Amino acid sequence: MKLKNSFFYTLRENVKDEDSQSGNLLVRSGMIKKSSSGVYMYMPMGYKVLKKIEAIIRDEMDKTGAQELLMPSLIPEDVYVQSGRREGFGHSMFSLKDRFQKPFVLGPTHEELFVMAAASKVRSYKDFPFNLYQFQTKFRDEPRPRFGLIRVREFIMKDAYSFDIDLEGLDVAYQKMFDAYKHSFDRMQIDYKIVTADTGVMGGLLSEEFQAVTDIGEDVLVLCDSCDYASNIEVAQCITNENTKVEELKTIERVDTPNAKTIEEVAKFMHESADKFVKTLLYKTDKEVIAVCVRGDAEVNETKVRKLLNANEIELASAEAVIAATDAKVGFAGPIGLKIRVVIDKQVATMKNFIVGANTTDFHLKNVNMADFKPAFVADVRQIKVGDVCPKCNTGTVSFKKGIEIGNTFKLGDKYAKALGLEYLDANNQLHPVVMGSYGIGPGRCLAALVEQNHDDKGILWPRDIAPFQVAIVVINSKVEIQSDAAAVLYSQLKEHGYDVLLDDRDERAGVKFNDMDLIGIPLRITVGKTIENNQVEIKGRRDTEVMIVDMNDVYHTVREFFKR
RNA sequence: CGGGACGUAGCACAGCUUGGUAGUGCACUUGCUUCGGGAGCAAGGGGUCGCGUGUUCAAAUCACGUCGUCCCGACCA
Repeated sequence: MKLKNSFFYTLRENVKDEDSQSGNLLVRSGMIKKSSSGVYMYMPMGYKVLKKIEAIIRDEMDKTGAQELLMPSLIPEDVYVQSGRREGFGHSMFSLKDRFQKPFVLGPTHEELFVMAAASKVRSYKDFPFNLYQFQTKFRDEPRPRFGLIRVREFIMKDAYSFDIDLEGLDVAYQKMFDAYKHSFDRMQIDYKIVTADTGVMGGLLSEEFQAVTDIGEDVLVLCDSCDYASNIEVAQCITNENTKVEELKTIERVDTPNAKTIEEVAKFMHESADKFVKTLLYKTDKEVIAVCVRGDAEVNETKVRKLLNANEIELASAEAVIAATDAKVGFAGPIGLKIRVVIDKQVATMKNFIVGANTTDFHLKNVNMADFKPAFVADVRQIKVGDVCPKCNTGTVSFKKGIEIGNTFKLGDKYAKALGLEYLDANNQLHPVVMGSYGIGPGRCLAALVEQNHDDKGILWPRDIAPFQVAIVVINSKVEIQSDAAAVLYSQLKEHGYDVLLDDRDERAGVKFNDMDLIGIPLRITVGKTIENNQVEIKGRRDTEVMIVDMNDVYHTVREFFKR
């Protein structure tokens, strides 16, 4: 592409309404523009990058034998009511009505429609397996869009759905997708981790997330320093190795602890360390108010509690609800004598002679033991911490990294087939529900994550296969014929060899062109200037500081070598 | 949804306290000079001051409302 007369612009300053480096660099480089909160335009250069990412994913998908199709975004609301997900999505689904007042939604994900599509074909076990995918716009009304393209309300997703007759078939299909995802992200040169995750609103048997590692990531990844354990913190299990051999004291002691509400305050007041305490937190789910007890120095993992209770929603109970359940002010809840059900963390079950709230304002109880109350559940409900022992190898310790979810794979099982009646006949003429998997990648998030991971103070550093152009030819003075002629020769030559080449033939000063090419992150720059009088040009990698002086006749060779390394 | 901040030219901002002519830098147009890391000088073009209502002789400026954007939290594939 020749830059003169093409739609291209850059901004010299950051914009104020972008809160991430990737968002700002993408806006400044003229690749995207915000149209409203969490909704972006892709400008030609940005769209070119997006298409390169899509091309890699499409190539890997096609290699697995999956078939591409295209679904609508506008979907009758009833489809989600039937699958039972209308409620689950709640306000995050954009909904609207047609002129006859019939309710529609803008699809946030497409399991339901793919089930309907599959139903057109599926009759017999002989119809399997197959895998369908699309690149299509999704709509999710996020409460708080942020970080440029990371958390948006309208975005393109590559979503794929596998259909099999049984779990063994699903395992095969899943592995194929899993490998295709790894190949895709490897080709994009994203720094990523694969972690096990919560299945959330998707439901099903297994969820694994592909997480791009960056500081602005919204997910916490738990990684082991000695084995390959990797998990989203939401579902990271905690091992309880405590082995207390202390004698249980039989008498509970009531202690006056005026105004000491937090563990920190009570611990200080009683001169005991936090791990001698059990803290009791009250949660409100869509079903009940429930108490959750963890050791004083631990935190509750709400995802674990929600899954344990099979609830859809969970939040900390209001002060009124706490007072109603405990007959005490907030800060004095304990497991003894509560009217509501109690969940005890496994770690607490190993403790002896601990201290709990007395369910009486300003009082705590000492020397409490498990025998003193009846929990509804004893389960792993605490949050893993940095330095905890690895739940997989039980020898290493875990550390945290932040990640952006760029892909997610789900073993759905027969949940959707059952809800929507997708069945097939087996060889014995028996009906069975179809077994499904679903697999998503956010190309826009990949793009943003790549910028987060690859930039410097001058701009973006695109990986070779993602860059909008691989080579930029900068003509120092396009009015000098010998320069523009030489640039034109190189331009055609490199294009003939299959390179994506940008010719900066604008009537701008050299500094402007250099800065723009650095900003938009073209991996290799060829400068045609004064040295052309000696039949030489300059070649410089975006990440390099050294400039190579190369004879015109050796340019192609040098470019080829550069992209080999 | 709770708390907070901000809406003035394409971008970044000043002006608002104390009401009276709408400004600066970048970007844009023209001319001259300059020309290898975001040029200089000169002359220009571009703004319903987010929107509405009110107060006032007079509102970018004061009051109320509303919409939008951003931040913290809640929420979230």
